[in-house]
Amino acid sequence: MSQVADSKGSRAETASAKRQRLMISAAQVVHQQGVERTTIADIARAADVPVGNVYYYYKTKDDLVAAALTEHARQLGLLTDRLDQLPDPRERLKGLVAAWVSQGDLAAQYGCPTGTLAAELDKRAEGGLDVAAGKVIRLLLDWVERQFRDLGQPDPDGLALTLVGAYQGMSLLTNALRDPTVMTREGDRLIAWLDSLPAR
Amino acid sequence: MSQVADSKGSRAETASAKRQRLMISAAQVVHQQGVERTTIADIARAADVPVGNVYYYYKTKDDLVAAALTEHARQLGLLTDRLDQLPDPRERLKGLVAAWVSQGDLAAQYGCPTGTLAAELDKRAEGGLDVAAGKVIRLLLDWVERQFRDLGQPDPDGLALTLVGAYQGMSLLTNALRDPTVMTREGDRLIAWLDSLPAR
Amino acid sequence: MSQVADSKGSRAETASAKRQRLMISAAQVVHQQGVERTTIADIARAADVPVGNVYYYYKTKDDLVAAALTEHARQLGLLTDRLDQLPDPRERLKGLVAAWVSQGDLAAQYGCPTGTLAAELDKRAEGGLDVAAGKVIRLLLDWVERQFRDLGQPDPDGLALTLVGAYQGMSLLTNALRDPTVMTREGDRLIAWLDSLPAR
Amino acid sequence: MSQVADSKGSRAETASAKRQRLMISAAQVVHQQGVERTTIADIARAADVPVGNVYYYYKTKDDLVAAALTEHARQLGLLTDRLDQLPDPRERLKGLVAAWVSQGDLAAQYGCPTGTLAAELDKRAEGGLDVAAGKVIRLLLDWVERQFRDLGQPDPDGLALTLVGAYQGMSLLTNALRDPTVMTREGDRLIAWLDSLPAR
DNA sequence: CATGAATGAGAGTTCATTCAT
DNA sequence: GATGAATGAACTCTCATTCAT
Repeated sequence: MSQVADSKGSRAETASAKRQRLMISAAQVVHQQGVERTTIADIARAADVPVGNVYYYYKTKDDLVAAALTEHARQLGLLTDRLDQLPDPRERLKGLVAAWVSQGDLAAQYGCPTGTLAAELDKRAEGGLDVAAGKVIRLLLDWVERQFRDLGQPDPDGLALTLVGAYQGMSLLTNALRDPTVMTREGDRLIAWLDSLPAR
Repeated sequence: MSQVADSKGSRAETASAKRQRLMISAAQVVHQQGVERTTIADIARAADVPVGNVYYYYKTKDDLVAAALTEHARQLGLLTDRLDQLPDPRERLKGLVAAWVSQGDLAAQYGCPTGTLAAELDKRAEGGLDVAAGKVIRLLLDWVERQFRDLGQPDPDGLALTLVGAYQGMSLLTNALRDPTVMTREGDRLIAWLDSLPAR
Repeated sequence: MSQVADSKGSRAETASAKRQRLMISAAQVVHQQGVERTTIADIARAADVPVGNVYYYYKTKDDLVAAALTEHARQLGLLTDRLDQLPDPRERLKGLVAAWVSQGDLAAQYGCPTGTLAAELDKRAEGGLDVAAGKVIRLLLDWVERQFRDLGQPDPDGLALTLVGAYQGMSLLTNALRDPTVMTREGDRLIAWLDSLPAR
Repeated sequence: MSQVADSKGSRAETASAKRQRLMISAAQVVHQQGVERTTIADIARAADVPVGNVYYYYKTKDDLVAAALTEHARQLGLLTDRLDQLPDPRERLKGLVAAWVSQGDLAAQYGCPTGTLAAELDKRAEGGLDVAAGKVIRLLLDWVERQFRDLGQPDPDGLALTLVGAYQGMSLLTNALRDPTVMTREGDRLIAWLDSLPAR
């Protein structure tokens, strides 16, 4: 089986490889430049794919943006999978906050990838991309809510909103103020808050 | 006296009136559509000004965006001036939250005007508009910090970040999830939090 | 009569003063920037006349360019009048060359005012300004030809072409090469040439 | 062989062919209309290329002007290469003058392509196109200087300035006066002058 | 499948000219 | 006459999308 794959892959690369490279590049470039300021050519260049070839994998620019959202969801899944290894839900949530803060460099410069994308996509009615962005955020909310529920907290739904909202807010402020310490200060506060919650 | 004013105003309007109309329209349209998806023609139409004439008042599109920021700062100033009438700083802060929630309709649809603008402008280095957006947010932060200080709270700076961050976060989530109740639920939580703070 | 003029001029300036200022400014600014890159606003600013007021004196931009040509003709007249004081036609011609070279600073930076203007206006068929530019150059040619005739030279017409052509050529080269010494070197050569011509 | 070429060329043409067509058209149209009065659409039409496609080959209008300069330099090179076949440097110079005069039709209507271009570009500081124009003129000067040196003349540099300056001057006068005979008359004079120079 | 090239619909901006007081 | 403001046509440039090989 691998022989067949190799025989194909030795010269031409698999189609899915290009698709994936485009998806990852779309996620990165759109995160840094925003949807409107990103051209197809930007993404093509970042993915090292000829411009004319992009359309083979993604019919429209919106398809590429949707792919960027999918990629963000995938990366979120990787993170939560890793955190799910931890036995204690409180530790999982603290791990999430720690991850946010540690990613600080990029997030401090360009904000939360999903959040800024959602904010930009919300400003357009057509295409339904706004809804897609909401779904990714919902994934995060659901996971967080599950942890609060496991912790035995009342109103896990509301707590999830609070925690994720705090993350979005501190990301935005870090950016707007161009002050990375906002991220760490608010991160510490969230950790302390999580610690202060009674068990069960 | 007003007759004289009217007789003048019936045909021609003061130059600053048009400037102001453009500024307000810029603030509104940019809030709803975002900077990149807003054309000069959009703003001109909203202000009922011929496209070519816009440039008499604002040399570039960026100038118009800066004007939109100024307008948001002005509206923030109106709000805080009104709240400053209240004797108790805690009531002022609760009034702020109430204002946020009550504005819900618009904010729920398009997010916090300054916050979403800041997020979009952060993605471009040139022009310094990103810094300008930060300054408007700083105005809000400073006012909030002052209230916490008047309340005798320790770390008023940090508390301001938390409150404003929560506002930005809940605005974004309200939008992304297309769920206006997020705004009210989080608003209630913030009110309760403010009430729970010890005096002095 | 002068009283009336004064009574008018004491507060408001005479209309012709503004006209003249516009004419002079047009000549200067057009010399430096070229016709196409000069806006009415540029000339108005240089003449310290409100933009809207320019059209009182000059109905179109072309009228202003025509005025610039007239101004150049006037300045040429001043020069030749001065040179006409000299008794010897050879000295008059040498004085002309000396004047060209001494004006070097400006001409080296922007070329011969009339020549560059003629070159630019030649590229458009409409308006007849090209012909007007030719007439100014013809004024110079005629004066030079008269000197050669007074000198008793055969073919004074051809000699005039040669001398004026040399001036235009050296102005252009000085500019194109950004080398002011071209002007002085060629000027010296022309002086020597004039000296070498036999009298009568 | 040509059949194969034709079968390829019948539909698609080589990319460089379009580039070249644009370059040649730019040179022609700019020569006739001047830089400022030439629009990208003018050049596109002359080259039979859709407007939007021009930018695939030349990023800006200035790039197109630069290409026009290059084209003029190329045509100058073709001319001097041809003249270089002649054994006698004096004949080469006379051939150059003859070429100038014979081109008279076009040059009489629009002036020396490089000279008028240089004059127009000199009026703008930005972009460095002015310097580029100077370089093309320098090419001509250098070639002429070489001929004078081969002729054993003292000060070949100065003689080159004189000859090329005379060419620029007579081109300009021919235009300004709308009198093609200026070209021929001055051309004859230059030929006579070259003949009068002592050998060695 | 791959790819350079093509296309055309706007977008921002400038500016000569005109208007209204 | 004087003046700030108004107007609209034109221009340069961008870019998502499609085409032809």
